Amino acid sequence: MSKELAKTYDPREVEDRIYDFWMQGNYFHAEADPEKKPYTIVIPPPNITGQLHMGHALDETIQDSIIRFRRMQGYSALWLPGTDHASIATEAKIVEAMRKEGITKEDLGREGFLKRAWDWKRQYGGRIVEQLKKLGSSCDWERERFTLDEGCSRAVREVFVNLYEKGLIYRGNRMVNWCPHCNTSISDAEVDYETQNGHFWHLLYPVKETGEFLELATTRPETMLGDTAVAINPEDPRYTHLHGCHVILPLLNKEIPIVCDEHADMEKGTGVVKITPAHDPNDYEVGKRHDLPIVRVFTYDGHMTGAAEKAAADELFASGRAAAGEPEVLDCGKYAGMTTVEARKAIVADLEAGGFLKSVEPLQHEVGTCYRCHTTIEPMVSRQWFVKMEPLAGPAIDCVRDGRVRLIPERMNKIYYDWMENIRDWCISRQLWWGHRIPAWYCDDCGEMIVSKEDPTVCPKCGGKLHQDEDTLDTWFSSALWPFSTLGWPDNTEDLRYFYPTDTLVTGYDIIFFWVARMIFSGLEHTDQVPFKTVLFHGLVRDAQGRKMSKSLGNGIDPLEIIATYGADALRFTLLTGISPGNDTRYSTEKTESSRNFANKIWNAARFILMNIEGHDVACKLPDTLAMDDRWILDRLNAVTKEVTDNMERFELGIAVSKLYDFIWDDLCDWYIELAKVRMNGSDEADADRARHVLVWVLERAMRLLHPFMPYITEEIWQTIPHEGDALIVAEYPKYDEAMCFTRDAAEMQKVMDCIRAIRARRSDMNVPPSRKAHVYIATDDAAAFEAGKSFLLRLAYASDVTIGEAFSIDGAVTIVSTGAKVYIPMDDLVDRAAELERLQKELDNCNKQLASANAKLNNEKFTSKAPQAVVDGVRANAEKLTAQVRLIEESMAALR
RNA sequence: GGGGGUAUAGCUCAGUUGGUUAGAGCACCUGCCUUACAAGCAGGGGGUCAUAGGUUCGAGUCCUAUUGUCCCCACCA
Repeated sequence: MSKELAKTYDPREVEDRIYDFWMQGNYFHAEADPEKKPYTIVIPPPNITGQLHMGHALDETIQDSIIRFRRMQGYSALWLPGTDHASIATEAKIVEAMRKEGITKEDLGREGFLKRAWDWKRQYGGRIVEQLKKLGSSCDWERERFTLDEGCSRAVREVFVNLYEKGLIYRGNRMVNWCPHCNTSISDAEVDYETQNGHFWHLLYPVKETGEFLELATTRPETMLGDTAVAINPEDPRYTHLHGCHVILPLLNKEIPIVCDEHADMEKGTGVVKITPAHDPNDYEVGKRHDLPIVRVFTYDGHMTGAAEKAAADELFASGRAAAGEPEVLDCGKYAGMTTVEARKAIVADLEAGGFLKSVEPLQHEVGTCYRCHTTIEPMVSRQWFVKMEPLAGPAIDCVRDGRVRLIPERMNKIYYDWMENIRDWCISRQLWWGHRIPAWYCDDCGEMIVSKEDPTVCPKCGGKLHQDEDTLDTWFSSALWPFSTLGWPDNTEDLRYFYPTDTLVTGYDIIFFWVARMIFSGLEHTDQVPFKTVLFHGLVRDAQGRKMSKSLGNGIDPLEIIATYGADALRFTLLTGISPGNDTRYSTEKTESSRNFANKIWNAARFILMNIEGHDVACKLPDTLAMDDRWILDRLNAVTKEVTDNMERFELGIAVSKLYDFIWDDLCDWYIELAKVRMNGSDEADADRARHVLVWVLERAMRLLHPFMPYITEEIWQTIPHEGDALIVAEYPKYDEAMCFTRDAAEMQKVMDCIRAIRARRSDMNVPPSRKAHVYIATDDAAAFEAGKSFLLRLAYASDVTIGEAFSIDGAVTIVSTGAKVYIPMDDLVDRAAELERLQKELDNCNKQLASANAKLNNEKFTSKAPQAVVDGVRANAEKLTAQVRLIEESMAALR
């Protein structure tokens, strides 16, 4: 802070400088320190293709607030940063860029493509990291990791081979979700279901033996070329005569069996269903049960198969190298080469022409789409690598059940259990190049497969030439290892021993399955420990209308622009205000303006205090003697310290920040500073000096309390005011202190404050300007408190003079009743007696109502016997206070009459 | 089809294990350029806490049902 302070806080002038200061001081760095307890958070690694959005901003703000809080509490607090290689997203981005240049992946070859990808990563991969810094993130940048770096890759290789050797990874032909656009298989978790408008085509298949037509319905007529059966329910009385019969598949004139299978639901439609084992997950299962041929009619890039595909498949079968479950391929003849969309039209037209189409009806249904590109998923039988999930799921369920991993909010447990208990094997191979290549090799001569941590050179069985599996692993396979691969695993490093298991994982509920669940079973399986003790889920950041922020809607707000306009502290405070675990939050610029105003308020409070200590020797230390108002603010500070700390321990950040807001704005600025002004302008220099010390002391602690949430402005102010230590970021977080409880003084001060408020309210009602001072008479049995607060009444209640006594009898005065006092202000000429009586009557009614409710409770034996003593005492005290007020009001009314 | 969130002031939301008169920000009204801050100060209006039952001495808070709304999961042809 410069000597001449601007009236408004300018974050642009402060933030980069402070961030550099922290970096220079190496304050973000954490070491394994036996003197301290560890506290570890690993960042959910953003994609290298990513741009900082509000979701990141919220996620990082929460993490940074927690890690700063723990760092100040004296933990060796590590926030480990890094990025994710994001196989599909990155590869798609690079392929798209290449397409614009007119080149394909195949033109470059694997090596050339990967070189390009790494170049891209070097150029743009750090962008998101620089953006994180703008938020004030106190990550240990020395430890920045990347899911495709050497260490992570070694961990991936280790895990893959271990799982394979335990029989938990296998390769085989299975039904998988295929994205024809990304040209790869994806896992079940990567399929998004979207409601789409489609059609129900009712087809007629002739029965060979009886000549009748069987009606069945399909949403995907183009798959009919791959039908290898129709199914009926064995119990279905309508079709008992068809058991063992066949239908003639239209267009192909091919005979296929009618099979009995419980998959055919008698309640649905005609109870007849066509079976396409190669292109439908249910039909695939039916096919397995009845040993039906699997006939593939689609290519992997979304076209109908033709002669070439059929020849390749036939050759594979002829060579005897076809793996178990390898599908046959059909030459679709006139449809070959068409896209599936074109083929649908052509096939429906031909079916209609042949009299095989009974009717078409519109239909809304859920269609699986790729979560990356939203292309409709094609279920395909394909040879892929899988993780066998069932043995891994059990321990992963147990550790949440027994509390070793705690999910916040708790309702996430149920979602987690449901998923884990119904989990299916995880398809981990991807037909992509950007990623961890599967460590499996095949012998060109004998067909032997080798899975190995080290790259083999020749076939160990026959010495033949080897080629490596072409596929790479699901991105989430490497991120599942993130909490330990980043700390040096598989080596038993000092960091791993010290910082692992990590403490808290902070992430959105949208990736509970993709990431959180997989980290849990991976951690347990490979490290024998849970990867983290607590998972704090936050919600989505929506726009002001509650819609998801998205590119297509164009309603996204760029956090970097907000930071540039309002400052990072204002953005952080906005994002934290009002959040609660697992619940979505709405972002609006108005909220940020309010946060910016708060920053400015703090700035000006600091400016005021600095101006007032200039020329005085003020250290950050409490004076020996404390006035009533000092004790009040210290009591409040102490209480808020306890509450905020408790809230942080319970991950209630939204509550913590609002308490600090209230304390700083209302208690410190609106009250204590105003009270201190009176003292500093007074003639008692010793008292003025005490007020200065308390101001500095309270501000210094307030800055410490607020620092985790608004790091920049608090550090900037803290550096300028008297303090001990080098940097706020490593100053001790304030602790609750018994010695700072001043309950009695605080209550006395509250009486004075209530009195001031009451006088101000009455004056305001009567439109008396502050310039018009008035003599104030206070009748009270607590003269000491009001005597101590006399100077405050003079200034803050616009009193020309204050007279304190036990009782007064003043004719024609305005009477005001407040806590423990009755106030008279002789302003006879200003008072409308009738209006005043009316007002008093209203107040009397209100008091009586409350008194009645309180008395009802106290007269209720059940209440007094069952309710906690503190509550009963509270009600009793309140009743006494109300009784006194009722009496005072009645006296006032009598006097006016 | 199954599961869950949520419903509180005009708007956006808090409300911690049930406990005295339900709060904040923004918006609105009135008065203030009080030498930290008009991005401010003081005062004020505005809520049958979605609806109906229930548990309890006591319910915004717990239970049940209903309605609205949002989301997740699921192979329905």
